[in-house]
Amino acid sequence: MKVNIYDVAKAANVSIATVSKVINNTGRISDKTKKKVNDIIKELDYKPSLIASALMGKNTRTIGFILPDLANPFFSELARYIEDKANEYDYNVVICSTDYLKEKEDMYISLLMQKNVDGFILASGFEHFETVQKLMDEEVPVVIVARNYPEVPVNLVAIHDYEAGYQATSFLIQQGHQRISIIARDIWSNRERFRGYSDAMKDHQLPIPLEIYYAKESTIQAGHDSLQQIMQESKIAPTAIFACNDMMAVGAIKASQKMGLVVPDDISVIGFDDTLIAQIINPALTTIAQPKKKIANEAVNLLMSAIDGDTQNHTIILKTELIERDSVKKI
Amino acid sequence: MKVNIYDVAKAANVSIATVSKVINNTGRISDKTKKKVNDIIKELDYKPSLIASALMGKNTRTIGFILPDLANPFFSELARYIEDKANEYDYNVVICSTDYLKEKEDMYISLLMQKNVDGFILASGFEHFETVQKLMDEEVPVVIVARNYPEVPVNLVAIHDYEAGYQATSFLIQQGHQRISIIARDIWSNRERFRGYSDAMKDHQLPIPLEIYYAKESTIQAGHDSLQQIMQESKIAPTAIFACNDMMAVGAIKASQKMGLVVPDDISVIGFDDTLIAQIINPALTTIAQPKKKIANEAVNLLMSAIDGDTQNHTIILKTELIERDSVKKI
DNA sequence: CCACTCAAGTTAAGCGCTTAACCTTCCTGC
DNA sequence: GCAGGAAGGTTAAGCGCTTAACTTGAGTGG
Repeated sequence: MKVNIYDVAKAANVSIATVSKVINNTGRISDKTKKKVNDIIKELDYKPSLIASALMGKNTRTIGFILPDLANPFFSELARYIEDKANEYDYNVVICSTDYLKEKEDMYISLLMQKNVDGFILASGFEHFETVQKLMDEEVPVVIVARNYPEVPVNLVAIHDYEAGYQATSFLIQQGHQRISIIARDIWSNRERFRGYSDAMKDHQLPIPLEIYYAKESTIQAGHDSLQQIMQESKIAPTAIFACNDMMAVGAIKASQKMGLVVPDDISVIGFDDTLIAQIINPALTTIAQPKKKIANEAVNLLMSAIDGDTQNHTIILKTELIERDSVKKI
Repeated sequence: MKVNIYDVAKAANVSIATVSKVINNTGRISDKTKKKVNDIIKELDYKPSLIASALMGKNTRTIGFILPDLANPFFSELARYIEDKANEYDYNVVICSTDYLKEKEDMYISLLMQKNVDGFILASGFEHFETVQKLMDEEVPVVIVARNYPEVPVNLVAIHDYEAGYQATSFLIQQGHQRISIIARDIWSNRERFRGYSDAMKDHQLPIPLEIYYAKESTIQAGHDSLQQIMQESKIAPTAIFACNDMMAVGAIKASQKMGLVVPDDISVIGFDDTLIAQIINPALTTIAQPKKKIANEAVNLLMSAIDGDTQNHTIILKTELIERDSVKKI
């Protein structure tokens, strides 16, 4: 059977309270006793049950990371950074993919609450803020990542999606493009990027070619299909595409190539996120980089101080960076 | 404060035992009482503490998935499938990246044991079987994935790496290649693939160009560097490369292109895993596909039956499939 | 020499559940 | 009319910890 605190206490000839105190380094215990107990612990290879101590109200040292899709490189890269940072605090992270489905968001959160996770990092859509609000009402530490709720006070680390959208579009305009289409999905961040795109176009007196066309997903396939649709519906084909993530950008490039267009000579494409795949696709993808590692670090730090009792809400907005590669041409 | 089983019992005018029984659907409770209790539960929005019930020896409904690197597409895709399948059983998965470091493997396993996870899926290297053995000695449900321990009885779902290596190499040979180099990393699966490669070469009386050169990592960069090294050290350049994963294959392609070689005309490349990136790289990567979804499903199923008390060890070897795309040329 | 302080433990309650054992009713059959 | 059993609960112990409150004994000052 597994060794518990009683076994240790018995072997060391002390009470379980003493053992508990030496483990947690609390209370007053003589060095001699401490050593004795620690020796026994090592000898018996005793590992305190975190379940039992969680039941006493201590931390479970586990956080939940709710994201849209772990198979999406942006999120898996982010998850890896979060995992590493959390690990510095001796935390584990349980990862839950929601596919942006409210029901999954709710289900996972509810389940993890039952498991007494110490806090959440939320990177899913949460179009219905009520779910998040409920968490906060119950004073569960939460930090939101990869989206913003300008109206509500929450812990949040994000980029400025509007500005990044503006930045991407302005860059395209600077490169001489005038007919620029956007490929986006109907989620908050993409809507903001779209706003940035729209304003940049307006500010330069350029027409927005099409009604907003939102992709169903943020996949390569969705980007591919979107480009085809754009090309079909445009009287005059765009010379540049702003895709709201790298996956869709890749899809757009693939679709272009299939149509016999060469990127960037016939059509330029800019992506978003700067995931692994931006360097794999040919031509290498010009894209707006999100500082994933920094986002992860800040998010975990924020969460940890919330867990430690900081009840203030902090908002951290990080800078994006335009990474120029080969998918955009000056015309 | 959070509502507990006593609150429910009081509100329903029954004992906590009764409440527990209706929740777990055990014991004998009249339909009337059941309904009454269930109504109260809904009304109070009561969610039983899984921590408390775990302390009573019930399942935590959490499994640990230990893998080398979540940011690696092969593993993030696999993780997503595992997560989904586990979710069908109402399980969460905590994901731990080890970078193939024994110390991290041990640390994570030990930590998760303290948290009473119900079982493990192990996809890290575990060159030192003792860690796994210790788990099994303590009768913790374990299933190993993505590698094989032919000598020991364990739950295991894997592919036949040796045969897959043989298959990849034979394919290259069929396509007319004779000077074939391999890019591999010093981990079990790659060593097996290497064995397959070697035997295929021998069986066709072809020389193995170089001493085994093991890449330091399984990254694009490592593949890139390996190709350069191969080219430098070869008196006669190979016409084909077998890279033991898609990432390294991409690196090899990138390096080739940088050297002015065109793939597949000047040099053919075959990868392994069939991750997302195989379809992104240009030319599209011919590769050996691992049935990731099937691996995930089988692994979770196996683990669940082990958790349910099945003490028999099962070995499931799944078939790989050669996916022909455009990175290998018949010469 | 006594009152007091303080160091170093111990005792015991309790966290929120599960479950074996027990207790009432009430029904059934002979 | 009553043993026997089943139906529908309740009681209470215990899972492995933490911690407030208490005990004990040694040291200290006046």
